[in-house]
Amino acid sequence: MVETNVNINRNNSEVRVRFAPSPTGDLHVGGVRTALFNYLYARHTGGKFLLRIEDTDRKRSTPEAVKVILDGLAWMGLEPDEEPVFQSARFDRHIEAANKLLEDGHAYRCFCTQEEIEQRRELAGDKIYMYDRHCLNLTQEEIERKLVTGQEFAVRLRIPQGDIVFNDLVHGEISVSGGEIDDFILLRRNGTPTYMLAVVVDDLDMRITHIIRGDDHLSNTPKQILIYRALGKQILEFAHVPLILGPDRKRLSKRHGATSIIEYRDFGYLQETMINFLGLLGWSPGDDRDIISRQELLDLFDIKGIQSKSAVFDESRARWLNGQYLGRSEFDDVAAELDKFAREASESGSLLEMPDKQQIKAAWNLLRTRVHFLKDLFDEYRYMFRDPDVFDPKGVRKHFMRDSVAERLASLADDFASLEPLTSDTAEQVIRTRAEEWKLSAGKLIHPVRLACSGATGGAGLFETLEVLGKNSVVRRLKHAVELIHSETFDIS
RNA sequence: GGCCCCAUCGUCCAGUGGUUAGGACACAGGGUUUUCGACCCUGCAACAGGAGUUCGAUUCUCCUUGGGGCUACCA
Repeated sequence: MVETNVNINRNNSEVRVRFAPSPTGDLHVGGVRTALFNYLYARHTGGKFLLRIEDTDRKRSTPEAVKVILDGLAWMGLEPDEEPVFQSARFDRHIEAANKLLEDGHAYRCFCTQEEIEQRRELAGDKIYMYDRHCLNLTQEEIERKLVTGQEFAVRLRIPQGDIVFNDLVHGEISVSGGEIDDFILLRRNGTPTYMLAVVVDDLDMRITHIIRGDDHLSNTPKQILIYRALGKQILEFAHVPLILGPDRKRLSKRHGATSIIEYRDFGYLQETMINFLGLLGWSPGDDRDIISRQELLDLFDIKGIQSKSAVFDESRARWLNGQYLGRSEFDDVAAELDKFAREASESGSLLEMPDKQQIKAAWNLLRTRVHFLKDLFDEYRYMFRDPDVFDPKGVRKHFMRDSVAERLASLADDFASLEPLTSDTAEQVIRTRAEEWKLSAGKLIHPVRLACSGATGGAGLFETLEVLGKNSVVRRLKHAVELIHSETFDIS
């Protein structure tokens, strides 16, 4: 028999969902996607998106990690609709629930020490060890005696007979036979609640309606259902989202490189990119679109569209997507961020000096469709802001190591110097006129000039590039290239 | 090991009881006679395997294989 989910019976109830990370490290992209799905579902249905910090493990939880979560969500624009709930502040409620279960006979005190359990587990050898209910069989007198002598105890749930069947919104009907679950711990010997108890009590208290969370909790769900039952409550709706995998199909983790959302931000990913990318990783509106806005996501999101298989995080696809958004970004949209990367580049010495805003804007407008990350403008295209210090060896061989190249570049330098002003048009005129005069194809001049001015063999249109570089830079770079060619100092190995 | 989940191009995402199985990333080739990691075009490339149901299965069922998850007094 499939358990009745609470929402079926509840009318005019607003949707309440929560993202419930534990503050033990980074906020990684898998978590962010879970948060995003929760957020989208809440927004789509006009419900509430809540945040709960699962810090019942006092040893592993840190305030720094809490801040990381808050910062990450804020950057993604996924702020909760109500104040975050800290699980550690709700211990009294958890203990209250445990006591109620004790009173009702759904739970019992276990005086076994961890060492004893460990011994029995080793004794079991290959066989799976499940708690042997040693303490369930204690007589009332034995229990009293232990309590009087102040023996510490944990509280275990008394698992009832019977299979557990429930409906998952993404996986469908899930069933587990009752014998698979042992009497797990609700309250530790030190009196703190375990995750299993706390999650149920808090979801109930927070009036959560839908639990949208990672697939890794699927196997725990039957245990939680047992707690709901013991508490006399109806279960909630469950939607277990498959995990995000690394390229090796293992659960995404640090060894796959960047996993923290903050790392992606600092690397230069746009918020829109991450929303789009994560929104379409494991979910789709049913068509084959690749680009989707936050608003469209809000309008279209539903749990039905969640994929039941796990997805690999494809870095190159994310990179491409970021390039798509960058290509569509106006300077003003990214000016502040560009400024930040420019500052970093100049402080690290790779830019020599901080470029002014007009320079950055001109370079941006010229190159925005070609960059994948904002910082590309200051490393791959740093020649826009400083004279090139390295020259592409293949380009040198092809465009510099030829007869008369130096002489021609020298003449062109003079031509450009006399230009007033040097614009894309006037520069082109000079090149084409000279090409004709020297009986050369324009390319024979264009390539060496590009190499001299940028050190590279590719890039935006040359004439536009020259205009943005400005007359002084162009002339200086050409002359410098002439010297280099004459001195044959190129390293073309 | 036990239990649970999953299975369409290398990757992401569509799709239908009958389709030339579609789009995108990546990759390869060509074009743009100003280049290029930018743009345009083309190509490459998948229904894991085996039974069953059916007139017909990629689609429904089962098994196998493979992958993932859980199996704590972690969450």
